[in-house]
Amino acid sequence: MAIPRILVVDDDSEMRQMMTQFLRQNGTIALPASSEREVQSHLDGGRVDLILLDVMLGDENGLQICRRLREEQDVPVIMVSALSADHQRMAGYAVGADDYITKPFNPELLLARVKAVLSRARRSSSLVHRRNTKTFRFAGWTYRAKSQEVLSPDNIQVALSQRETALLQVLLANPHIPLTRTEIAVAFDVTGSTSQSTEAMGRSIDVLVGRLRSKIETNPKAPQILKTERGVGYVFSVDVTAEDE
Amino acid sequence: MAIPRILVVDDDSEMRQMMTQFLRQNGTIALPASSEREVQSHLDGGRVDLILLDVMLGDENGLQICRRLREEQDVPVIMVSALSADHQRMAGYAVGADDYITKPFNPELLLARVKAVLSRARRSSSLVHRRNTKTFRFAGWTYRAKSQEVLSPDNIQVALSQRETALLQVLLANPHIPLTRTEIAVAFDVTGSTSQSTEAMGRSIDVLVGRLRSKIETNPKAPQILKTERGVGYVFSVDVTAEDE
DNA sequence: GCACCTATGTAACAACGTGCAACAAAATCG
DNA sequence: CGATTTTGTTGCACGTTGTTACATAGGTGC
Repeated sequence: MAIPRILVVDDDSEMRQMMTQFLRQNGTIALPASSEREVQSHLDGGRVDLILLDVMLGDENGLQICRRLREEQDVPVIMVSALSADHQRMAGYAVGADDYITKPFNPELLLARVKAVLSRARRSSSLVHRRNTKTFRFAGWTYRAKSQEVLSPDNIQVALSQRETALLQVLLANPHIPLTRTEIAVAFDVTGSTSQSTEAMGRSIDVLVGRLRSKIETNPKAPQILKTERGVGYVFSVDVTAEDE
Repeated sequence: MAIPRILVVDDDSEMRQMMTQFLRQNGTIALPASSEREVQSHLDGGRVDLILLDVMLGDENGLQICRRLREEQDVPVIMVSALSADHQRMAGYAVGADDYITKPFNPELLLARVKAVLSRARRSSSLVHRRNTKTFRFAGWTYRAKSQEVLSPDNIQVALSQRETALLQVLLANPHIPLTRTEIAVAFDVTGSTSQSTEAMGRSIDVLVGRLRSKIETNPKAPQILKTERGVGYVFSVDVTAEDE
């Protein structure tokens, strides 16, 4: 592979500079950025192999950015944050981050984890790094991330609400992996800092699942796509492919 | 099958049991192991989606095992260790681990990181991944693993519950071999592991067997397929053939 | 044969998880 | 502002799973 290109996203200029400098001294191309807009322009402009993403970016939220990135493409993301509580870490993983590193960190260790993520991405390089993967297909259905529209196998357009779209995105990012209600809720509540108790969230996820099923399942009574894992949660149990627009 | 299979490698039986139990309670198949030999036999024997590998394994070294694994295969590895110094973590990443978790850890966080690694692996190789949707035939009956349905000799569809399906799968995997109630229970992971006396688990298996019989036996009073081995357990006493879909 | 004991079959029940309709609250839009 | 859509909550129905009590089958010793 060519020299890895790493996007360093942090609004603290000192931290940003330290990371870019260190990464450059260790054989990578480090590209600084401090806002989602800059991230997008880099993604549009050229190849990016990895994103180091700060969680607290001024008024922007790194977790939300990560979730949006996941919806569009498959570029590896390592969250970097001073928030070290377990539920905050879990929120990072829930939105699809590949790793979560807390500040302050040992630069050498950061480098090791960067290489680990790059290594895995490289080992399965066939489909990774595809740019502009904004259309998902599953079981004959099509989901266009940009317009947040769903097309049935008959090409009939189905409108999803915001919550239903968010649920579908989480599921599409984790096909064949059973997700607990808590994990789904955490992925939604990206602002974080919520409790992680199962009881506190009530049955809203169940109802939401039912609503999504009524729109995408041929027979909601016997779901083929979004299946229930009794005592655990729910699974998106069909294959998902991501394609270019 | 869609459920992720995770190999839990630790020589501390208590820790191993805790991890396997927790993973099983969260929708994965957890396979315990305590030595490199056992790891190899699992890798030879069936699909493994992820390995949780303790660093200190008696006289064996988890790092070396991980390195050897990397030379041969591409299975994701998460190192688990009480060694938390930076250079020890870096050693883990250096031998190709995908993540490095230090003991003691929050099980929920472990689960989040397990799923993060699984998610990336799945996304990267979605096409390589093939479902083994096998079809079993026995005594005129057909069992389709994917839909968890059985078709009677008359091609009448019969729906099985989760537990009944699990029982049938265990039986289909062990035709003509008498299984004790404990063995069946362990296969379900009713309790997590061994220490269950026959009395402690009650009669749930008996009742379950009865329920399955009522669905697949022509005359449940005189079972021809799922026979009782008095004082021992139960036997699936007809031949089984398995085909790929 | 009989009495006796133990293992198993199973109906009835309880505990629990989930689907869903109906309602309430909140957000959105004109 | 009211109208409409979306989202969360609640109660109930229903299926699944484990427990219990009792009936029955199989075995043993007499």
